[in-house]
Amino acid sequence: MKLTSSQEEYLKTIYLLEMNSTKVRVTDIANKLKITKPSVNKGIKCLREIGLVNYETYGNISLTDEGERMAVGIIKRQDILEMFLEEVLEIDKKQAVEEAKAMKHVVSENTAIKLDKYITEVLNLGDLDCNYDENSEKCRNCVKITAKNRLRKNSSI
Amino acid sequence: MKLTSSQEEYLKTIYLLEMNSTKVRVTDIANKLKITKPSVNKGIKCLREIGLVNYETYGNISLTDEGERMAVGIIKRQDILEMFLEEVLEIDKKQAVEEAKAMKHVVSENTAIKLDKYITEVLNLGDLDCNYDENSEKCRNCVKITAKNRLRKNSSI
DNA sequence: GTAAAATGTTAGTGTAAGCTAACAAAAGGA
DNA sequence: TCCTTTTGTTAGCTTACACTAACATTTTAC
Repeated sequence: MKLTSSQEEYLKTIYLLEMNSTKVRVTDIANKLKITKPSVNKGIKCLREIGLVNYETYGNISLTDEGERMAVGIIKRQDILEMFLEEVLEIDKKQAVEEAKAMKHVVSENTAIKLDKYITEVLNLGDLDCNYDENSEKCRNCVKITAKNRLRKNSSI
Repeated sequence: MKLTSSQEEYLKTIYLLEMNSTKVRVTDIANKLKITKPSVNKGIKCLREIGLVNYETYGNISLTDEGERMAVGIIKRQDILEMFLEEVLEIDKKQAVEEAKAMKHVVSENTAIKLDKYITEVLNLGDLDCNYDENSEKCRNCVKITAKNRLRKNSSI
């Protein structure tokens, strides 16, 4: 089942709100997403129709098991992307969050998993033991550090 | 000026068609994008209004200087993303193309530039000279190769 | 327990971008 | 030339998703 960006945002938001409080209401979602209550109302009705959200008129909103499963996937995708943008490409926090938020809607589960593994590889290298020489241009030890240095050098672009 | 995904696709398509033939017509764009001619008609009218496309009723379609500048940026972003997905994450060609196509609409110029530099770093490491040991798990020489190996090992996931 | 405040819903509007049906113009061949 | 085919346009429909205005329900405070 392929969801729209907006539907994914709803699921994500409901999941995060559910973690912090017992009840999730239309107003909470509207505030979080900075959209109006009627928009949320329509949105969750639609999600209910496809079996991702439990809710009845004037009642509480919650995710179904399937909805929760999808929400977790969406949030994980966003986290991975944010991590990559921030930690590997060294994009500033604010922009990284913004872009990761948009990117998660177009990146597949498969790609997210591969990216996750890749990040783990690159970021964990700092702990490994080898004859690393930070000053040599010809040394390919620890690509993370050399790549980062070059990015910094060219950061004016 | 912030364009929609669809507008970016039009610009990209017109640019690529312009390279291959003297005239770009509504039908060519419709075929390429697999949408109908009336949709294209409406789309290019809109792009004309914002000064990115030259065209008059029953005439040829071409990009303005500004439109071309943007098209080049869009295509470059897609290429960079495709390269990253294919060469660094080793996602298969078909899926890489598909995802890069969607991702380019949400990735900023800045991020694309940083990604480009990063790819260059990682992919060029093979040429450098160092005491690389492919078999040692503890060696952090050439992250590209060790990362790739691990991705392969876990490719069933 | 009831009135005010907060919250939720319905109805209808707008925009982007696709679609079909129907018509108009241009191009090409006999 | 003129008739057919190709190409382009217009009008109007649909869907997704936001919006406002107006109304309904629930909660809260006294």
